[in-house]
Amino acid sequence: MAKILVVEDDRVLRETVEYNLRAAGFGVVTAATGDEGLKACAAERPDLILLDVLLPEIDGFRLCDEVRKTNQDVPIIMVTALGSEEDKLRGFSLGADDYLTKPFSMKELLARIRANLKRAKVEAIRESAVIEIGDLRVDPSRFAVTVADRPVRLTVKEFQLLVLLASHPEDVFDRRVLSDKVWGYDFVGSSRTIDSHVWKLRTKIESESSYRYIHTVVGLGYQFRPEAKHEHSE
Amino acid sequence: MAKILVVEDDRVLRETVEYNLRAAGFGVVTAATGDEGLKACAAERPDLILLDVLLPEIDGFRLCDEVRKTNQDVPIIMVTALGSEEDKLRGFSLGADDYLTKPFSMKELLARIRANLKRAKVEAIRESAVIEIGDLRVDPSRFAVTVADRPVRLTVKEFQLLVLLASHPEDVFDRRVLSDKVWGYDFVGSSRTIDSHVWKLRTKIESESSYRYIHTVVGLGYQFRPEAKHEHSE
DNA sequence: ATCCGCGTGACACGGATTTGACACCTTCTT
DNA sequence: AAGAAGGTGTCAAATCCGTGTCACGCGGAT
Repeated sequence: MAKILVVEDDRVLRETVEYNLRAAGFGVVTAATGDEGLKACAAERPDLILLDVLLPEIDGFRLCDEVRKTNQDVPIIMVTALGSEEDKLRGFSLGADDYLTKPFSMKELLARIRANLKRAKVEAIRESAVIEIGDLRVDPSRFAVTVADRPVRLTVKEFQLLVLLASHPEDVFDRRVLSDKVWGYDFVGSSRTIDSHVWKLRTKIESESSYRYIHTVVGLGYQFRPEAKHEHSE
Repeated sequence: MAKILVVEDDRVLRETVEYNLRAAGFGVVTAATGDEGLKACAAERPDLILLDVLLPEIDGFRLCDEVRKTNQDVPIIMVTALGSEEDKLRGFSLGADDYLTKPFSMKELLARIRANLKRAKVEAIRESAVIEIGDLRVDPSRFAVTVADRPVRLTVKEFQLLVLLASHPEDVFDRRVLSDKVWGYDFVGSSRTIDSHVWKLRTKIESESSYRYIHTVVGLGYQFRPEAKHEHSE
């Protein structure tokens, strides 16, 4: 299930939100200050950030800005006291994805969180541009993949896996992240499912290629990194 | 880059939107009232209009209506306070192309704008160019379709589907996009509806043709790609 | 009233997805 | 260094799901 970072200085509200999110099955990491929030974001790599505007040290806007510098994709929901229209605008222009006004109900909070998580999943795939790496070419809008100019037929899951990996070269994706992004946050299946798809994807794109693209990082997950195939003369 | 007219009375929101649109590379013209908006529309001939529903003098609905009298084609995105479903329907009936609910993120706004501009391009093609691919010929302005020089009778929905698909060969359209474009944004129906129409369209244009045009992309949607029937070269 | 286009549901088929079994490999332990 | 333990590659079999297909009912148009 998705991991959510809650950045909120008010202890009571923070714990209430945490309790409710956990009850709804989410993983929760909390931070009381902007500084902590920024660190937690880097360390925990949450799937979504719930961010209070009014924070000690670094305020929500700056935090939002900082986070966006290193992570373009994570959905951010800003929380503010009621009716501050200017804050709202400022937040949006800095890259928040959604906005929530205090007081809010847990029902609404959960609805917004789910909506934003869902959006993050599909958007990543459909919006991305053509990817060209090595002799591999991926055209998301046409659902087309070629290896050394030869078309390769992929299934939807294989395609989504490939786009996710290839659009973040060098990044290591663990199985949870892969299943969250490709299968959705509510997916519960054996890890063999992912391995199996990765294997099929490999056979399809690497057999005809002079590169190896998908690398296994044992104990962690998979990584996209083009590497010329060559006779191992070690 | 496209020119966008922003009609919005709230100064902060107007300037924020303007700033962000410019940052994204769009040309921007703004208007604070419905009157100004109408004049700006005539004078500047924007490629897209972002229109707040609540405006002094002339409200968004009337403005939308007025604009449509002189300019059938320009995409209009209506903006309203959250959750007013009635407004939404009213907006659509007056010719708005899309609807955005406050508060919205800049990310979402940009996505919608791009989507609508792209769609407008499809429309433009539809208005002007005759599509000739394989033994298929589509004359959008005359509502005429021939296969191997034989006229084919299509219904309106079938025709719209065909024009949409055929004017973007190779592009994969998912069911969501198809229903948005052909049926309208407020359409909520079973996916079988689309399948059913695609099937009928296929039987009509492919039975007499030596090509297969409409391909299924399992798990995603449909794609227009002329392919000679006998040879299976995939 | 009749016709025609549209939307929906039922059914079946085939490909996509998932699972499980086994072999192999990596890392840790002693 | 060697074995243990757990992670991963491999692939076939089983299952699931999406889609093709088409009949039927509704409602607006003629």
